[in-house]
Amino acid sequence: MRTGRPRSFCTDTVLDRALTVFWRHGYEGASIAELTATMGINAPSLYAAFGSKEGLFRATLKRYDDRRKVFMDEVLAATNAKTVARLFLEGVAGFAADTNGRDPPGCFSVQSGLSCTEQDIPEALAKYRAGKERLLRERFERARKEGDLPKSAAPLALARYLMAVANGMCVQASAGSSTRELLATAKLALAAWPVADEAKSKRRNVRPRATAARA
Amino acid sequence: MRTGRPRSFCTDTVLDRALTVFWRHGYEGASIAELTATMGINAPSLYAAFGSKEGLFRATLKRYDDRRKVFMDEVLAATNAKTVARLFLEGVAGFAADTNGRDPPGCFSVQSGLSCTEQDIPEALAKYRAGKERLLRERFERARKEGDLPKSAAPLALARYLMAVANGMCVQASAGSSTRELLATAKLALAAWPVADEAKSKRRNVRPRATAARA
DNA sequence: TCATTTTTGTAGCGAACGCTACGGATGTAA
DNA sequence: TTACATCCGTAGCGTTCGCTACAAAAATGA
Repeated sequence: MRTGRPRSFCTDTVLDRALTVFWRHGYEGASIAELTATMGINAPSLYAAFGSKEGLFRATLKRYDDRRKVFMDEVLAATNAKTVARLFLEGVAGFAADTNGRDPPGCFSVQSGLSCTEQDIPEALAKYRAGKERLLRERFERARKEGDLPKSAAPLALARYLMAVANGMCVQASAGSSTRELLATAKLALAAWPVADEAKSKRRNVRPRATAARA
Repeated sequence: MRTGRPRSFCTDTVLDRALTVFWRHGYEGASIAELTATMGINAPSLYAAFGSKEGLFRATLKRYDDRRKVFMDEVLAATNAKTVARLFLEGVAGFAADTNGRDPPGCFSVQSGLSCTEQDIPEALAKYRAGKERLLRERFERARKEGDLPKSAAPLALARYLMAVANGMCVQASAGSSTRELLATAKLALAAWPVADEAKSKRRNVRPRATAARA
């Protein structure tokens, strides 16, 4: 077994706490003093475990990613593209506004550092968001092959569109929008969703505008 | 005439320069040292003119608002709701990604301080965004009365939806998306736009689909 | 001219920043 | 029990932070 004095804290627990600080104040606004106070450990312990403030941030982002993975897996497992899109936006609307008493409103990956003196932080967050976009895109490529997206649909563009709507909802959530308001936005966003022709015998492959009539 | 030594700088010019610093680094990431260096004035001049870092930021936001007002006026002057929506999203796609060699990518109101230690900053930015949402909503209320939006359409929800898409595009722009990519997103977003039903349109002499063909 | 008013540049204030040296505390291995 | 490895808490490092006191400079009004 590993020798030496054992750690007195649980890594995931302190990361969850650090997450809320970065989330609420942004990377640069989060001071080591507040981080250590909230995490319940002293600065030397923090640096021994995570190396630096940026190291802590990256570990925090990884932790956030892990926590969101369950949600994404559920979303991607839906039986067709439109359901994937709906579950994704409804899910974002839910957890971005409903803090479940623990997280701040909005989305960590949008809020904690879009602009920063250290450029690494916005880049790391962009990479995180790009990962989500990629998952959606690959799912939609599959959907297109399987026929529940029309051949004219562009999986990449659809994934980007969903990410844009989701990130926009997060911006609104950070300013106090309610889940109900965000769900209304999600509903409007999904009205644009392309559906495969109902009868495949019909050889017309145009982007269906039929759903655009809804309000 | 006003006595005393005259100011050696133009307020709008130094605000434009301060704008880029806040934009690139965020409110907390922007140091007085870099601000004064970029603005080309010394700290005492900055504090005499704007009071504090927060005062400077608010003046900068006001300046940004003034610069964007021309664009919003153009958008709102369009002849029907769908054109308003299209011009708005296309405009955002344009200036968020194309920096015209001066501004950083993205949108100042999203980038400079979603999360902050001083809560006033996110609030001020939220108020700015709410103002844009209000302009769109009022325009759509008028459009609904005039008949180029169906009675079933909700002006507020449509305004929020557009703001969400716009803000989401800004997030993507800050991470390096091109104008072309953002325009694709805008196009998808507009596919959801409600149109007045044709019978009513004919009867009221409105042509909601006239411009809808363009991308 | 000279007093008055305001801005300018220099120089530096106290506080908070990210980070770490160090010695005592607490575990394992022999 | 002893030797060793690792972690914890205190205390403080050097730097940068937002901000300002002060006096010279540059305008106006008499």
